[in-house]
Amino acid sequence: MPVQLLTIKVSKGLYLRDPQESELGRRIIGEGVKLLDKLGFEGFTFKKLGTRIGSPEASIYRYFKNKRQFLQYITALYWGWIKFRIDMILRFHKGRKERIEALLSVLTEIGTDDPATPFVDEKLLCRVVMSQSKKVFPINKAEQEGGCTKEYRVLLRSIGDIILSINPKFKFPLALSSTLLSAAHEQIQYSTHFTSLTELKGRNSKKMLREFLKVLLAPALTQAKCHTK
Amino acid sequence: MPVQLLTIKVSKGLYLRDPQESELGRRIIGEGVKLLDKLGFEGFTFKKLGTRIGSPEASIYRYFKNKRQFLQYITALYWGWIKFRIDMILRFHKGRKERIEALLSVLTEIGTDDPATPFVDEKLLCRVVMSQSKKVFPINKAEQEGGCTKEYRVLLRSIGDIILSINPKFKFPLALSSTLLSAAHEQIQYSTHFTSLTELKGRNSKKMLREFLKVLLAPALTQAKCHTK
DNA sequence: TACTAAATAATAGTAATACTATCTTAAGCT
DNA sequence: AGCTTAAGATAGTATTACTATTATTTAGTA
Repeated sequence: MPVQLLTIKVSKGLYLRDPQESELGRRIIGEGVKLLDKLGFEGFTFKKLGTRIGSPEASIYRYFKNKRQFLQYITALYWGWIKFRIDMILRFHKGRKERIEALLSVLTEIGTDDPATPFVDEKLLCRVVMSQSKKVFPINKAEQEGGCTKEYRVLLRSIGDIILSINPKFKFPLALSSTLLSAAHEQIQYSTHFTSLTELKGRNSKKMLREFLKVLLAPALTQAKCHTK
Repeated sequence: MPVQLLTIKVSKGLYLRDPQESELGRRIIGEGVKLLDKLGFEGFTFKKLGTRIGSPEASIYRYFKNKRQFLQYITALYWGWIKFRIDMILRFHKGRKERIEALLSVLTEIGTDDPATPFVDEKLLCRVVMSQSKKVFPINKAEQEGGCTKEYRVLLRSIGDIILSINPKFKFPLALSSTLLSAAHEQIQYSTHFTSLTELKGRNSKKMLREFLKVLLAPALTQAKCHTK
């Protein structure tokens, strides 16, 4: 029996053959992410990826029906990965304040590579998802419930539950979760590539991001003790 | 002299010939937005657009060098359009509280068509930008400063200035502006297409969105009088 | 050892895409 | 009438996004 690698479960509709189960599949993911990061979704082709990994494009088509599905897959993988990190960290942080700090840590540390998943570079994966993931949100209704929203929804619920565990009366846990998540990704992207779009840049950018996210979280945590008026 | 239509200025690098200056150009924008909404960026081609407006694709290539640039153009147009609305409404609202309410109104009403711009349907435009705009954020450094970030940056500054006019000590006006803007778009999209991802849905979704955005804004406005601890 | 099944490699082929080029016609101005 | 510019008409090309077929390798098993 071979060493069991850490795998992240992804909905069945997002692949034809599970790429995490074979060497070729893992190479497709690993190198595919690199190539997507380099070329962007438009420039990326299975042909180029095939050349890169020394396999014909037809082999890749056996794993994913097209490159759209491929991007959906790695996006789902990414959300699953973040949820995994949140679940892990929550296992060791039971106190209310502790949980908030832990959540903030995960959010500020997205986009840092983790050696636990050897076949994919999370830093690149995060970059790709940040810049490309919107391309993947289903357009037509057929794709809508079937596809890649599932792992995103599950992630939002995890974060929402943390928020509720601090303040059970807060009315918008899901909305706040997606806002936090988007804001974290957006600000990280801006801080590295579009510095004129944010104050969170330079040496202290991570610290400031954490502070900023805490500000966003604040009203949800203060149990309506504090009013603007 | 013909009637002057309302036009929104867009950076020169985002087109070859200014499409707002000719009938054909305006048709390209108007119908192009409809087609993009219908087909998504991948399915959209100048050929199909040409067929739709009864012109050869070569004519469209005289306005935009490729469809990527076209999407950049309409995204910039959209940001410019929102900034215009914000500037308009601020002209008539000078008080601090009033300004906040006005800003919230604009943010909750994005995605509503405005008859002031006859050649483009803002509702569709908003939808297209929501779902496609990330495809357009420049990947390489060459595009970065030249392109479509400009109108976005200008918009962020406008919103940031409002925030600062309420609370000059707030440290992250730009970051909060982009977060508000993204959150508004994201939640509107979820409330119509992915209702399992948000609480802001159903009959009262606009009202709730406004409330939610106000919650996000709150800490910025309370002049640090109110602490979590 | 041979037999079978599955995954992959190797190769070919096709309709559509994303352009570029050129040439003609029409519209507007002086 | 002559000039300029925008637009129409048409053609062509390399690449893309696939599909199909056949051959080869690999692994399990009778």
